[in-house]
Amino acid sequence: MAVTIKDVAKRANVSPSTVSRVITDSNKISEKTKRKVRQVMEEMGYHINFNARVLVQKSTQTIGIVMKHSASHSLHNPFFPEVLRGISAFCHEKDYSISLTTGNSEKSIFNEVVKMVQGRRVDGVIVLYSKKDDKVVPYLIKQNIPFAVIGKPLSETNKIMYVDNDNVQASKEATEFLIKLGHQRISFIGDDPEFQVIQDRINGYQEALKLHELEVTEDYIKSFEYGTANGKQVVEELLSLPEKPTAMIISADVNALVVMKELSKRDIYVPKDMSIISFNNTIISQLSTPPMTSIDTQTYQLGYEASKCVIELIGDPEMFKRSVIIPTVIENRETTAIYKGNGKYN
Amino acid sequence: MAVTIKDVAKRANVSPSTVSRVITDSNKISEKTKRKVRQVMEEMGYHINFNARVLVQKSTQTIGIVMKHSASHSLHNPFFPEVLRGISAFCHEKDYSISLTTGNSEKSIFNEVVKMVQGRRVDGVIVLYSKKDDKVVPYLIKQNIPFAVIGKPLSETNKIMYVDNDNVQASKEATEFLIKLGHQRISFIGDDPEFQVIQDRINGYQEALKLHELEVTEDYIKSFEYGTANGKQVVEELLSLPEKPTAMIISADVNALVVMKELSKRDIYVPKDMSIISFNNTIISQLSTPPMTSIDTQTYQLGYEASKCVIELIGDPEMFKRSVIIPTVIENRETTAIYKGNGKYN
DNA sequence: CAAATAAATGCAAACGGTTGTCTAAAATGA
DNA sequence: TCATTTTAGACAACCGTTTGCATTTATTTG
Repeated sequence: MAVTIKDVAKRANVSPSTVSRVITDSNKISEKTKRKVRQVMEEMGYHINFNARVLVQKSTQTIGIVMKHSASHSLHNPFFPEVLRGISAFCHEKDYSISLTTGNSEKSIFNEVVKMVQGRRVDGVIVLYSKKDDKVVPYLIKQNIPFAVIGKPLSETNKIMYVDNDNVQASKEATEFLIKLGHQRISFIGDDPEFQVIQDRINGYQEALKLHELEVTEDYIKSFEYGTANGKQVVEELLSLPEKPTAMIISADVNALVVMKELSKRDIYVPKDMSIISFNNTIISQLSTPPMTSIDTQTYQLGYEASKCVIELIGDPEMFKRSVIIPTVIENRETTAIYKGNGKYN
Repeated sequence: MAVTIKDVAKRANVSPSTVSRVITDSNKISEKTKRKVRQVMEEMGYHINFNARVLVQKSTQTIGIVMKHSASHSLHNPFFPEVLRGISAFCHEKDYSISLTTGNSEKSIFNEVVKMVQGRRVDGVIVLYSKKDDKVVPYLIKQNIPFAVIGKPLSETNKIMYVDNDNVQASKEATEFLIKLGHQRISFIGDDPEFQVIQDRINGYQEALKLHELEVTEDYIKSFEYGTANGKQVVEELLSLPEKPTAMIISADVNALVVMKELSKRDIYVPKDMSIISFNNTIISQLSTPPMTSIDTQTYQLGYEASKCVIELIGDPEMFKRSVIIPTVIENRETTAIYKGNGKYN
């Protein structure tokens, strides 16, 4: 059996409470006693039992991370590692641990969140998405547990801490970027449209079109989820339109890669025939050929700030529920070009 | 305060122990009582306090994941999400939680492992790498905690459960694949050579060369870590060799992408001028242009099997320490071609 | 129908810490 | 020197479960 505080106490001829206070370096204990106890701890190889401490202190120093349903989707998307890196960095600074949900359906994830929260396994939660009809966030509100969401919540935004980009603005800027290059037929390709981030980007896209008095065509707005075969279909649909788009805004750079692949199969060259702006600026956009013009959403920072939010909130549950907007910046690479105006690429 | 077992007991007019037994659905409790107690639990919104249970049962149903030093490296590599997905899948099946290390130096990771293990926060551990002079594995052995490593341990392999590809073999096959295409000057580019996986692959590579009576040239063996600027340098070094390589085996497909980019800058075409085989077959190799011939290491399976190992080991600490080898398969795509023999590509 | 057996529940001691309160000893001051 | 304050540490209750054992209640059996 592992050595406990009592064993140490006995050997050091002090009471367990004294040992406990030595551990927390309480100033009620003399230096002399501390030294003695510490030495005994060392000798016996004592290490605190975390669970026992948690039980009384009611603080686990752990935050739970809730992924989108389908761990597989979430994990495939290079967004995930990057946001995790940010979360992880701040957690490490503050000596917090990270606990991950593992479920692969919306329901099983929800159950895991309940287990995390009610089972008091975590002090706070970060939700990595914002989605219509999501049950996790309402649940967290009801449980009154500190949490932050990455993405813009759909309601009660004043009660919720969130970290997000200004996706409307970012998408608007991307669209205008293309418009300024002379493009008039711009398509928007999202991934799962249930997520708020996609809605925002569609809004920004449409705003820009309207602002520049371009027609908003529903046919130009498409979606496909990573990993599905839909990428091909989407491209086909767009190319069979009478007025084919000459530029695309694609909501994730993995998806952009898929699209570029489909285009190249059809001898449509990027950026000569088609301009593309992707979102996220992950490693993929840097290394693709041609390297993509991409909106850097600063995913790492998103994660970092989110964990900062929750951890601060854990420290002071009554704190003002601020939200933070992480600026985006267009990384101009080689998938965008001036529209030459012949409009015929095949 | 949250509702406890005692509150439920009081309200249901039973003893706490009865409630506890209802929770575990013990057959010592009558159906009638169970129904009554369950209803009260429902009414009061009872949920078990996990930490209290852990304290007495000494089982956390959590496994800890140890990443390479530098979370950033680990997370950037698409290997990580994929292996995590596999781990996560099995953990979910068995109702285990996942706890992640967050440290970014070898030392801080080690400390976190100690905290996890001695603090009894995890029942078992998965180490995502095997590395020379690593202190984590020896520590885990000493602590006698169930663990598995992904990769081949450097010593005491009989005492350690591990899950790995046969990297020697895989690399040998890759090399022979290229040899059969007529290549004679084949370069091997690894990432961090401290990791056993790279050593194994180098060995396999050299074995194949020897088998086919090709010269083993140290100059052809290079390494660079993802994210560093070294990719460029490595390519330059190889190209400035008097006998330039005509094919490359690259130990991670992100790295292959970097190399391909550098080659294309120098107007060296893949596969016409240079054949490339990468390792891992992540999404990157599928979507790159041209799509890469890649060794599928079945990363997901690696993770899945590893968690299976630990979880079984947790169930029976005395079990036979088997190891599992996940087969690899060459995914033949478009970065490899027959060597034309003129040997001049620039 | 009483005795024996089986089934259902309660009691109380853990698990390994923390923490408020109390006491003895040391330090201070008059 | 003695009363008073301060300091260091001990005591014991508690955190929310689980679990071996004792006890009560129900059931079976001779």
